[in-house]
Amino acid sequence: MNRTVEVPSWTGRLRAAGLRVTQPRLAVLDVVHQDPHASADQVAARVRAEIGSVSTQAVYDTLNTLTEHDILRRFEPAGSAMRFEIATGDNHHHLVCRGCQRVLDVPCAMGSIPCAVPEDPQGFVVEEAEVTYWGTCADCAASRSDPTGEPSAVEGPATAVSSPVTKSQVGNP
Amino acid sequence: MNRTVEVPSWTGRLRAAGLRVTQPRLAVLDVVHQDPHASADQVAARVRAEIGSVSTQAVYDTLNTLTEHDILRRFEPAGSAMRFEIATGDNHHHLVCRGCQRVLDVPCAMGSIPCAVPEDPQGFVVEEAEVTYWGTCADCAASRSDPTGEPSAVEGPATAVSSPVTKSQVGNP
DNA sequence: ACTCTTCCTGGAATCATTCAAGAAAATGCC
DNA sequence: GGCATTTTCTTGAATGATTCCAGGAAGAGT
Repeated sequence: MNRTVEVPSWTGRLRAAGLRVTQPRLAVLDVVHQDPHASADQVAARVRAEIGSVSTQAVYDTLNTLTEHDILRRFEPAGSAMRFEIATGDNHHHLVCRGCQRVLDVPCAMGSIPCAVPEDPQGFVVEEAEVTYWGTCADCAASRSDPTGEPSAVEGPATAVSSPVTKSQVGNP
Repeated sequence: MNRTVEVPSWTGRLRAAGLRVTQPRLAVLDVVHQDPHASADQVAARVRAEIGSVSTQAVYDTLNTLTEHDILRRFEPAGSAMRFEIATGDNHHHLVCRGCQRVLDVPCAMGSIPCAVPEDPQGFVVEEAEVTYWGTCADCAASRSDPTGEPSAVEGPATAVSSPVTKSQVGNP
């Protein structure tokens, strides 16, 4: 994937959703597009770097509005803050690293939405199946088994539950 | 309430995990056993009703300790607080109602853990697959389509994303 | 250009969760 | 059964993500 990523028509998508085209919104879309799975804080920081200054509320409001209009997709791995990505319509899922909180996209094997339906939903109407894979990313696995490498925020054997992730530990700088 | 619910050997499980047997811990286990998917707040309230008084921290500490020792299982649907259930070892998943936040258990169709593995994990070691089904429970569906029935905490058409669930709305009174 | 809707700013509130230090209780040994 | 040790509970406060409120500013269409 080279960086010929010509910016999709954010303006068009906003207009199509009946939303006004504002600089903060364009900047938010741009940031989320370049840096998927970003938290609200990270988005705010990068938007500020891009267009000077925005209030935190503007960012939250924008993120919520765009999410409501299906331009963004929001998800929230347990123990971390909300994260956002461009809503592409594909039904992909997320791999979350217990070591560094990194998130990777994985395409849904089934394709249909919801991609997996329980057998006896007891009258429940299932609209969406959200799958989160928990594990260890390649980097963290390497730095754990290789004592020469610095263990990056990883200290224990990382059992299925022994990860006391604090609400505030939201990934990278 | 008759107390025919003969207590499973909490004492045994605690001892087996090398934990001390204390009244708050027994009470927490009892409450979570009787009322699965309870939030920390709810657990605290019910524990207080049972043994008089416990500090909120004791509850949180207990819940965390028991979770770390695989006696409890913790999960956290996006937009709501942590919820707890007894760790039974079966790999079941959760149906979450967008209307009333109710949680239902559904057995895992696959059986194995992790029950679904992505095709190309890119070096990622998957330890666990967590599936959350989002939808509408029977009650909420009924009260929505039937205008005579009281809409129970439901007001909108509840699209896939248009549910601005506040962090504080954690289910039932 | 003008008006009106919509959005952004700034400050403050809220709620869940955690941290810190001392008091109380449970366990194991004698 | 009593006592020392270790673990756990209490009290009080901090943190951090997210949202609410009210007023002012900037877009869009006419």
